[in-house]
Amino acid sequence: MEIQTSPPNLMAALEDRGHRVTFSRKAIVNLLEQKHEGFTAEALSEELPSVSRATVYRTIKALLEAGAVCKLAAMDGSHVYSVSRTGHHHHHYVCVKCGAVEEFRAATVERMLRSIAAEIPGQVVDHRVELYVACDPCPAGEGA
Amino acid sequence: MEIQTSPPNLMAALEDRGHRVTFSRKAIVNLLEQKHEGFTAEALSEELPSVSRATVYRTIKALLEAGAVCKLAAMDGSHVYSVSRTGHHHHHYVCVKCGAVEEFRAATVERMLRSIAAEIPGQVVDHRVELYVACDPCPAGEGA
DNA sequence: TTCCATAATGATATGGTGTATCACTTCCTA
DNA sequence: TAGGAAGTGATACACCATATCATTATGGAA
Repeated sequence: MEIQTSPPNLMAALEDRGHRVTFSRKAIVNLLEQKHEGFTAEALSEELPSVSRATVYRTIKALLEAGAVCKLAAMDGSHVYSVSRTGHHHHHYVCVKCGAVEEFRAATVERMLRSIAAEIPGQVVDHRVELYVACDPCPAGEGA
Repeated sequence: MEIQTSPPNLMAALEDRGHRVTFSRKAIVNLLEQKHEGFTAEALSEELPSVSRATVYRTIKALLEAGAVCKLAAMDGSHVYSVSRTGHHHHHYVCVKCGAVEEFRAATVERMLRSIAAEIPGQVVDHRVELYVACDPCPAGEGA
């Protein structure tokens, strides 16, 4: 398993897709590049009162389409976004206490998928693997 | 990998948790026991015009808490429910064409989880593994 | 079998998350 | 630096799910 944490360049990802550089996008992107936890659109919007809610949602969507952020499912099924730190295929583990999101690539995951794909009828077209952890050390404290 | 398809008894699952047997619940449960595809709460509600939407949602929630149905994520992140056919821990694969949901238990999945758990800091408390497939033969037709 | 406390229901209001609309503003290119 | 396209903000809207609350049905007890 390898963990990469290269600094993301979200604005570049947007520009590559033909999006313009604007004040609102810079504000969003600057905030996100410092974020190591998962975030919700609403929370992000609250952190940026100078940017309208609609623009926050639009920008997250654009970042998703650019592959610069990932949309993952929290343990309760709600959506959490996370800045992608590798350009490669990966999975996530989310701390259920502090919300930290880490990416990982694990050969065993891909091996498992191949092994299952061979056993079920039809073709596997996509998959979702998410782990929920209590990270250690956890900024939210050590209480269970 | 093993696939089990024992006939579920949803009403019993509700009664076991202290819920009463009512006309509405019987209608919902009868419909669900015949369903092999995933379903959304809205769709179920439309299929049962005699039962109020609120009751459909409440009953699905009760079935979830009883472990008789599972809530899974569709490929686009939206929620799909599925009647659980085994009482045991399992994962799902969903046909992206026809919506059929199958459960599977795969030793390789659990092996993978153990292997990853050993490599990441902290404790794995839960996980989610979902496969999206084009099932074969697929009632929705063979076109990709 | 009837009674009755309580669970369940239906109708509707409300909340949360995300998108559509549209007049106005900003960006970038020529 | 001018003009057209892209972006923005405010707000309305859509969708999914839960909360509320007066009314009704259920199932155990008398």
